[in-house]
Amino acid sequence: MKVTINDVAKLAGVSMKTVSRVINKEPSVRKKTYDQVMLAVKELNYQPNIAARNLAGTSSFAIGLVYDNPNAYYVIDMQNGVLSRCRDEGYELVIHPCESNSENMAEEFVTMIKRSRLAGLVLTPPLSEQQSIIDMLDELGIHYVRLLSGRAQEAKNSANNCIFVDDYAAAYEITEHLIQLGHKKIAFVLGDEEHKSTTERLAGYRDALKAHDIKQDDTLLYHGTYSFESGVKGAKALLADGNPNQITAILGGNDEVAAGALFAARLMNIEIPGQLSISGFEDSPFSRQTWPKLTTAHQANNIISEHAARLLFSKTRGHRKNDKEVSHVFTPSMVVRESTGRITQ
Amino acid sequence: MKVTINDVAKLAGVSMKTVSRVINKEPSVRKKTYDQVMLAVKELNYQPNIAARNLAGTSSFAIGLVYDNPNAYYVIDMQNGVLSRCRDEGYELVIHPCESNSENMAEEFVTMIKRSRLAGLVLTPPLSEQQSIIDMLDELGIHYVRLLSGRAQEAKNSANNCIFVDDYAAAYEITEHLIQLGHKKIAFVLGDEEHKSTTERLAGYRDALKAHDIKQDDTLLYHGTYSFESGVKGAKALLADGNPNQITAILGGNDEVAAGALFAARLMNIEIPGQLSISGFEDSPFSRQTWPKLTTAHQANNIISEHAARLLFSKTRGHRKNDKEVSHVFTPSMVVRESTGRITQ
DNA sequence: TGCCAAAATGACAACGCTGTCAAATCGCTT
DNA sequence: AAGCGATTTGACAGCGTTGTCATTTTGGCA
Repeated sequence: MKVTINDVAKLAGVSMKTVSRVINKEPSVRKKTYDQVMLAVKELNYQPNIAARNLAGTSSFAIGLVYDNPNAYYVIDMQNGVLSRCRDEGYELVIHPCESNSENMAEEFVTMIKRSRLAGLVLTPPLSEQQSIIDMLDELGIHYVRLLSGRAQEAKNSANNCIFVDDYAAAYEITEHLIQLGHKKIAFVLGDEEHKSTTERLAGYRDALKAHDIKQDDTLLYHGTYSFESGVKGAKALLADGNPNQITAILGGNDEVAAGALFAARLMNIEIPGQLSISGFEDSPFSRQTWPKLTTAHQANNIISEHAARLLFSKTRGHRKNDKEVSHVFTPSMVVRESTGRITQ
Repeated sequence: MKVTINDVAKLAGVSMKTVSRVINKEPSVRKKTYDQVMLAVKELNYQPNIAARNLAGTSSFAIGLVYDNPNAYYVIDMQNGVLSRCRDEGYELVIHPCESNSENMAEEFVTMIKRSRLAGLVLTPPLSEQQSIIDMLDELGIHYVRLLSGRAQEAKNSANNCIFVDDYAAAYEITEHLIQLGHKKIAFVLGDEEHKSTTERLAGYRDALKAHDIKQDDTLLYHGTYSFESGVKGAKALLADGNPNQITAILGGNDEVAAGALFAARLMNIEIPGQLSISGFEDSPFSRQTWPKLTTAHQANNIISEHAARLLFSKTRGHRKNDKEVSHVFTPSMVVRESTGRITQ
């Protein structure tokens, strides 16, 4: 009934250990032996027993995905990307939502890692940016890959365990798009201050303005959080009292913020995009579910996270053959929809 | 360094096996022995090794959560609910997104179950409604709990492995709410036909109309899917050509559909709720992110899924002491926001 | 051909727990 | 106090892999 490594060994006419070597893609197995074993594996439809591997091996066949993100779409994309890689590799995925500001986060964190003896971790922002976590993991000698906001240049010099999303470039592109539509008073409802994506997007915005000789005006900046509510508040504040700054466009820190800004604009009877252009970031599903649909920057989170997992595996199992090199920088590309346009009124 | 069951046994002055009994909450351990062991467990901060338990035991210490649902908020809630229970019980959670209409779904499904020797499964709609899956699981002798749409009455007679969400009651309540606001021409943009929640919500709607002597009119029904786009299409169809049916209210099959209907109404310059009331179901976060915010029926998915997990555990480990009885029916409660009201124009 | 280091393979003992079944203990009853 | 069934505990053998280390085989070179 249940096929074990012994059955395969017998059929292939080799030892148990050699089968183990083959399924773990260890080097130093002769091609002929390898084929023999693989044949037997196929014939018996052998599936290694995870529990046994976990028990016997140095680390378990599971990786963790750690997140502290209220954006469900983002999280699901991350999960699916990592999961698809895990399935291919025969690993399990342990999801670990947590609250980065909670008292016992670090503790829970370590408990989880040790309990499951995870082979590695994929860290998503903002946890990937927390130095204390990185230090802890380094100290514990745990493999991890970080998803970070950062530019291509930075990526080249960085450690080999980071995947970058070039939010700077995305913000630059969107800002330029707005400028080309004739906007000069472009406001920005920023996300959480401590998130690096916020800093990066702000920098991209600033550089785009500078490149087009538009004066920076910090009163056009609203420091908020990555939430719908913050978008509402920010837009209200920026557009208050008859829009003293004559703002004609608002960048939302992400799609949720942009949706919030849209909401606020509606409340104030402002036409979008006739009187005001609004754009988001990330191209999450609900950027297509606002009215009008949001111009945004597409960020393929499932692909990004799959690459993160790929990178993690390549580090985890150093002896493995033929791992393709993975790209470490992803640049979101702008998606122009109906929420941005020229001023018509 | 690493604390094993042997260390605990030695410290407590009992055998390894007795410690095993204690941590597995098996009956027939004397109170005194139990306390002794627990003391040692605490003192050493002993954490059973999952891999070893998985290997040695009959089934693994992991349960699966299976879903095929495009609604990220729903899925995340489900995950978090189940996960919190898993943490308490020392189980791992294996998430299994899948496509119920895909060719090899069943196959993948079984592979996953066997590979991980899962202790049980939590099935969410629509997979929980697929008889072929249920049959397969029964045949394989796998424990599972189903999350279903159904009424209190039904729950009483059902097998003990179902958790019901009373969509009928929710739809009844919302419909009655609309009726009390003076609406008589209430349309319904239904979700996927094959989902039981669709049938149930429709039944609740119908009975509410009947109870208030309002004539049923099937031209007020739009058969769609649970998606934003379907909401848009449905509302457009229902309200086309100057709204021949004089519809004054639309029930969206869920919040997404309702948001879509809202979107369509905006495109047609229809005032909400002045000219048209719209309501959703589920109270997902973006029912608060539309303009105006949606009246809907709150459904505490994280709590529901936690109960599902609790029920599953109580079935899995039959010998466990003092399991509280769990309620098997959840009735969503209406949340009145700004998208419903009396006709003013 | 013979020799040797390097490469490939194998034997066997863990890994840390649970299941089985036998042994010890308990709490009654007589 | 002895006897008995029921309850509680323990000894020990797996569970299916991987790690370690010993052994065999290979291929290059003298």
